[in-house]
Amino acid sequence: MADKLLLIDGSSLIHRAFFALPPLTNRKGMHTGAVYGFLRMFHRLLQELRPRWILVAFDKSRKTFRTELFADYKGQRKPTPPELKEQFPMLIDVLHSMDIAAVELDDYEADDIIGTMARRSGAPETYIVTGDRDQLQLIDDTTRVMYTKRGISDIKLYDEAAFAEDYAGLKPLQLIDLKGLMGDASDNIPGVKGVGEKTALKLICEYGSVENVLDHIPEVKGKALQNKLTEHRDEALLSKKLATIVTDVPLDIDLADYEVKKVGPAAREKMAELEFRGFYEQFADVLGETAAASPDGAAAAETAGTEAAGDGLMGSLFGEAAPAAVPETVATVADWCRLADGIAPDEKIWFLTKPHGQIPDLAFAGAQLRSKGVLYDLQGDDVLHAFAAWLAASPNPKGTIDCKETYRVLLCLRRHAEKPAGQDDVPLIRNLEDDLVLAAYLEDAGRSGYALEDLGWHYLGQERKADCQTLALVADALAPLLQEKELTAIYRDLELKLARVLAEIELTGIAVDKARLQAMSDAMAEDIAALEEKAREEAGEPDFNPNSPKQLGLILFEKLGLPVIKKTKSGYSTDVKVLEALKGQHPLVETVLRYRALAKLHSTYLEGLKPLINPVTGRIHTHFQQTVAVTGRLSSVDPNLQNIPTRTEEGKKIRSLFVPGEGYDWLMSCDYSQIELRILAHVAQDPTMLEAFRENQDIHARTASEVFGVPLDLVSHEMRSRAKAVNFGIVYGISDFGLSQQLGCSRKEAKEFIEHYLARYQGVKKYMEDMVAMARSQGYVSTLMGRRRYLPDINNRNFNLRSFAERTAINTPIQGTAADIMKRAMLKVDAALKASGLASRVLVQVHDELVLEVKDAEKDATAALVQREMQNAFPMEVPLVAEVSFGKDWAAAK
DNA sequence: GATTCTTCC
DNA sequence: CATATGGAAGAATCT
Repeated sequence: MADKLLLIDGSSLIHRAFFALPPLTNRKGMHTGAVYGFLRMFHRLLQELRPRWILVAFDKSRKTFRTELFADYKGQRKPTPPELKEQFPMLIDVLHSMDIAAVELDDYEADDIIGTMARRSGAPETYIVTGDRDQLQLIDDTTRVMYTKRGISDIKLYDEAAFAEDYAGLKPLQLIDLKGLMGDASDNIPGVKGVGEKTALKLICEYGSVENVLDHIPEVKGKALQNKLTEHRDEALLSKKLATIVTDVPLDIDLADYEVKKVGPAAREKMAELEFRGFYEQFADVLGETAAASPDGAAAAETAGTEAAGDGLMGSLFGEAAPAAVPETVATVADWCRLADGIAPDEKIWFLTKPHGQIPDLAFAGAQLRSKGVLYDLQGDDVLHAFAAWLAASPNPKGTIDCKETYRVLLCLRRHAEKPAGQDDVPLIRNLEDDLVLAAYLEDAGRSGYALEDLGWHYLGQERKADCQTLALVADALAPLLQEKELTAIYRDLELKLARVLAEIELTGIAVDKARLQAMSDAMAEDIAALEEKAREEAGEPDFNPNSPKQLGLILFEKLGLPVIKKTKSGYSTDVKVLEALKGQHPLVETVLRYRALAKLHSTYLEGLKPLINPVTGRIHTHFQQTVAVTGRLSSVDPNLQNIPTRTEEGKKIRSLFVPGEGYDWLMSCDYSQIELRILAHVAQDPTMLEAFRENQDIHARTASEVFGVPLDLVSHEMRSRAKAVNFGIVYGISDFGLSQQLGCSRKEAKEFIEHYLARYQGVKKYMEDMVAMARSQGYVSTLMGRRRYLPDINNRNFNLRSFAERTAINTPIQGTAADIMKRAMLKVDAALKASGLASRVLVQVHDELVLEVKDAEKDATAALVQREMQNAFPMEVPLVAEVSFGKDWAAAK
């Protein structure tokens, strides 16, 4: 492997670290969080890249040659907070203590130092780490940029190809031309006013550079655009200059001066001063250690092995000794074996797995183990494997924070390993007893976050201790609460078990036809561009952006004088309902409707999906969130596979991009028929509704027959669809007003409708009243399986809040029970599939539907199995019905 | 980061 | 007197 030069934008990284981490202080009250975050990141980079040379660049002051050129450059930036400012010298000290070059230069920014090194050092391979997109311009065939997308751990590695993909095929250096036109709000670079990202990209793609664009203004499409370019010519050229990184600053570029060295006593002392426990050892492990720095005891322990309790690694971790005294690093397999041996078999072990991006890519995956006040990283695949083996084998009770993440890493390891037969039966984590996130979610699903920080604060308040102790203390606080609320069963037998099933589903992913997706996207992009142009003409506004509700509102209601139908907080509403009502009054209305429909599909479901196709698997691996929806439902993100279009023709085309993967022939969908209304019949014990379901009648038709007082066979289409709206409305706790909107009838009519309904379904009426009463008296409602939802607003004096709580009281037991049933069904389907030896596997859950991929020979067996398990997931007084269908793609399997 | 609009069950 | 159907995620714009 070629020797690497690592260039770090110190200013950028420490900023990111500062805002990404909670404000830590050491005992002297110095803020150290940003330095800590920087070093954590730095350590990881050292491990990942093993660079031979390193330089960390900093901005020296606000004043640079750029502010000379343009006084307002970065003018809008807020001053650096003092808590961060004081950490700069601290960081530079630490870097010096490790003999790492930390460089700042008068008149130049960190960018320019990095640029100069990148271009002139002569290193065979250069890596730049920064949170500043400008530096992407430095990419070339030997230089890559690791861009910190969010916080400090979410990194995207850019080489020329990755850059081209994100920037419509441009060369990295053309970034400065792009900035020249579009400017940069974060640096206060003006660009050409009125030219945004899209226009700039178009122009640079076509003309190559700012200068060339300016030379060809008359050829550019659009009079308005031409004017803008002519008018802001100078700003464009200035902006380009501001955005250009200088590559010849006065700097020592001799690589020999940036060579990475072993760490020694100076670094040890500095880390101790800042109270970064165990950090020095971690750096020593990756950089090596000068002989003098290693205290005798530690050196001896390392070579001799540490058997005796009370000293060495084991003793330090689990004996009485303070964590600060831990002398060794744990980043070796041998240490982990010793660690595992040394734990008392009944001692509970808490650990967590860092979330990571691309599922099958373990490059950045790491497990951490927290115990007795110390947090240890486990890095390197063999360590991870040793850890995984230990998790599967050790009898110790275990606890996690977000076990789904851990399960996914473990599953990934197991899938990549040469696996002995029958390994699937071995649990991934033996005796997993607790997961803090799931426990806290069940205790109160209304919470916004489940980070350890939040949980500690909530359950321990002032008493909270160091992070690691917080884990066990929070668990101790939660256990009696779950007991008392009788949530233990749903916790251990439903959610905790489901997490593993979900991890498997996520790791499996679903295949997409990438070529067709691309083709569809390109075709739709053309249609959209045409509609956009048409909309501009119809509006008579060359700058009109149909994506902007604000602009659209002005044009429709002020310029064209169309009647205002609805208002939003800040102006005119332009949603579909409004536009539908305005149809025919102006051609623009229909153009915008059509534009919106296509733009939504294109941006969300075509372009949005593209980057989420995993390049290794060719599949989409969504993440099912188990602790987000208050009712107990799952949700799906990155991408959301639970709202893939289905209604319109174009929507179906998008759904058809999801196909069976290699080795499979069919997608199979199995969905519950009317599960919410069946649950309503059951919980309300409504005789009429129970009868309808027991006799497997068409429930909406039956409702129509009841409400309109006509025999079942005389129910018209119209009557049925109205009844359907009421059925749904009842489940949601509808009002007469809401129903009248839905049906397009008068409020009085809707009111009568509801009265008729409740007269025929008296059980339902009583159920609704009971749920509200129950919420009032006990403060919460629950599902059939005991999941709770608290409704603090049920007695609120604010009508809105109170009404909302009342509707929730009616809806949650129904929606939540449906969610519980589906979760049980997923466990049963998973177990039955594994027992059956079928290759079929679940790919997606969409609330009342499971999607599987199935081999041709296994169609019937799979259909029967899944249907059976779903229908038998939970016994009720009405049958649960699940319907199966197959297709060559997801649209066809419906 | 909030707001508006659209997608799903 | 005003209010006005449950649960989600995501893209784009604007502040």
